Amino acid sequence: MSETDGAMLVIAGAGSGKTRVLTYRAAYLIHEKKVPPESIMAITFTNKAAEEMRERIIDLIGKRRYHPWVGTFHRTCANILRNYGPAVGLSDRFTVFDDSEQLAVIKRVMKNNNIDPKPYNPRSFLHRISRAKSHLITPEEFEESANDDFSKKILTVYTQYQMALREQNAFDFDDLLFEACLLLDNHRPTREILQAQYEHLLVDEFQDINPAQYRFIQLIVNPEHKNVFVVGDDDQAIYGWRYADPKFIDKFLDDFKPVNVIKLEDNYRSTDPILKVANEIIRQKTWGIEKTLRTNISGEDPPEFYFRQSEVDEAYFVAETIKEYIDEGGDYGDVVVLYRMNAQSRSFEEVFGRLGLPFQIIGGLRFYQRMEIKDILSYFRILVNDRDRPSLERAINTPKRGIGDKSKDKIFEFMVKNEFGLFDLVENKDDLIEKGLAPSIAKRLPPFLELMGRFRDKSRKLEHVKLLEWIIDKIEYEELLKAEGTYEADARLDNLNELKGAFKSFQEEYPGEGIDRFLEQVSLVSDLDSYQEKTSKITMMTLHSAKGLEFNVVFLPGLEENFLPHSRSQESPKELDEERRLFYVGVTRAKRYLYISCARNRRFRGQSLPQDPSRFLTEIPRDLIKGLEAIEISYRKSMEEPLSISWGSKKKKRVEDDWDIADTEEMPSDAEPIVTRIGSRKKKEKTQVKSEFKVGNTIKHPTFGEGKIIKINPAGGDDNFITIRFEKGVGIKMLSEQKAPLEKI
DNA sequence: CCTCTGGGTATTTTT
DNA sequence: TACCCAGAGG
Repeated sequence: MSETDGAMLVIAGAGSGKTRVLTYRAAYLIHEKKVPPESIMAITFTNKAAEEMRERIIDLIGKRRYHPWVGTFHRTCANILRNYGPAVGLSDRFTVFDDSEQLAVIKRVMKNNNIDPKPYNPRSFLHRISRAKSHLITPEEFEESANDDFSKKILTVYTQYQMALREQNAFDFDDLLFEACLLLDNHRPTREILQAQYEHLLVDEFQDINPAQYRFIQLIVNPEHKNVFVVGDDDQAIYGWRYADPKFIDKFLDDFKPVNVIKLEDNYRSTDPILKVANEIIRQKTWGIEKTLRTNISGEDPPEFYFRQSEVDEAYFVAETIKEYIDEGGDYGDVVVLYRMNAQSRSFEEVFGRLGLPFQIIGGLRFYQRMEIKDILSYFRILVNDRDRPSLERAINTPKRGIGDKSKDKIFEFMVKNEFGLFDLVENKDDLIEKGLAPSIAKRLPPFLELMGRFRDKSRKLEHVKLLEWIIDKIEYEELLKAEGTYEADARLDNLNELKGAFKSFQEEYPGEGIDRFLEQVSLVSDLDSYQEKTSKITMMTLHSAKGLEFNVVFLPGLEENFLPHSRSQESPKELDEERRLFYVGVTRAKRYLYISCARNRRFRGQSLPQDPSRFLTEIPRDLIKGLEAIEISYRKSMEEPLSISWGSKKKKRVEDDWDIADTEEMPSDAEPIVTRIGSRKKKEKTQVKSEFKVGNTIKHPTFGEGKIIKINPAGGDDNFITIRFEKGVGIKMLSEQKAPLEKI
């Protein structure tokens, strides 16, 4: 018996070097215990974390012929299903449906069953189904507890939703876990192969594990040796909404006993004043493992609190503070702005854009979710799985081939009845009418079928990039976009080029690997994975995405009731606790400087509403955060003036608020996150002021690059709005002459 | 079949 | 604000 045998749990406080613990464990097993690298499986939640762990392990053990398997739960399960599924008759060419595709299936099923989407929100069905699947509850098992009317409806939808997915040879995210568990559970040979192969299992972020994931761990760990090493921090559990439950920590202690438990409370990241605040936040928790973080890093800079008039003012405060940091020699890459919701990035995007601060946004709309990318990839997805309905629906009428919703429904009906995939249609294209397809449709289908036939032939000869170019060319997709002539279309063209780049690097990295691997990679990546650590840009992301990262300077704006804690989480103490942990996660990202702020009024969904500072701030002793007394003043004010009286409307508007008056005929799109969005308020009369620039001048902007001035008009005061057409997909922007750092060239 | 418009409404977080 | 969807009209 050695010290690496058996189960081990590491409770690793924020900043205590969790990743380090895992990577060193792997390296130790390989170096000292002579465990073959390929006998180790390490599981994380994000691809980003997996990538980082893989790199760090390689740094420690050097490049070898075999490496440990490092992957997310989802990717690991997908891999197992592809490799071992065929043994039990599952196809290895399944498609993974994303959120929007799942929703489309749900909506269709609801329609077929005459369930009105008005009173019954399709999302709530999806949510309930996902909950069932995450608890490994099959439709049959669900039936037993479906007593009330609503549950019965869910049962119907769940049952047919699963049937629809299977018909299309598709899995959703939850299926990957569920099906992998079923496979391991029901197919002993597979289970034994995997249990024998992976002598050691390492699991990261154990506090965020859901029942299916826990079951997966139980199934993959060799029951004799129980070599499982898990690392987590119950104080950073923030995925309850995905059915994660930190109480699995307790279950783990029981199921795998004896478990060796280690608690890490030394923080190597933050200064003492920051950690004091963090400890104070977590002290409020009602359950969990007690711990108090300690650090040796002293610091004279306490966290600071700022209270601003509006979300725009708040963004200006952040921008100014960042500028000071840069002036003192800091780097933009050290700075992060963390918010609760993606929508909160707006004010920062606009203000940073105006002031010329470089930034990158993580999250929001993802690259592979974009229309143009999905359009093109749908052709490839059909190649892998010709029953993938969402892809068929897209491809069949992109470009327009005169086949609308009605026709599509008929075609799919026909396909399902004959158990046809698309390539069966291709093979039978001459006698579709005989087989019962409406002639009006059968007549319009051949060009598409011929194209797909040729596409499949080409796919056997051409390398990936060439094949991509071939299909884009054949469907004249770029011409289509060019003809549009909008800036949005320009951005889409850029994205296509980026896609070509992605194909190319895949081809180089995995020569000889089929396109299905690429597609799988694509379907399982999140936007966080594209986060670039090394760029010299301010990073903006949600608190959820920030877990596991650290920054020298952290801004936590919007610390207000209904934002943090979020309005949807105020009902139960459990959810409230999770919000508090989110705050904790935010605070503990900071190494040296931490700025917390609130706005008195915040514009959200088109209207500005008065805000109250977050209750979490009232829980912190005032002397731990500089300027925190300001919240007292706020509460006094709201006593005098009931909250229903809006501040915003009566007050004189700030100049900045008027900046988004648009009078350009061409509006930039919001396709690129970096784009400044322009509002739609009516133009007001302003007097002309002299400008340093002329229409036609070429200028340079640090964020947007070079551009040509196409319009100058007064902004009131002594400022002008300069409308500039920037190069390459940045599009047209209207900037303030006074504030924007424009340089004539 | 396709495109445009206006009304209604609200995902918070992500694999 | 921004998206989705139904309905109208070409």
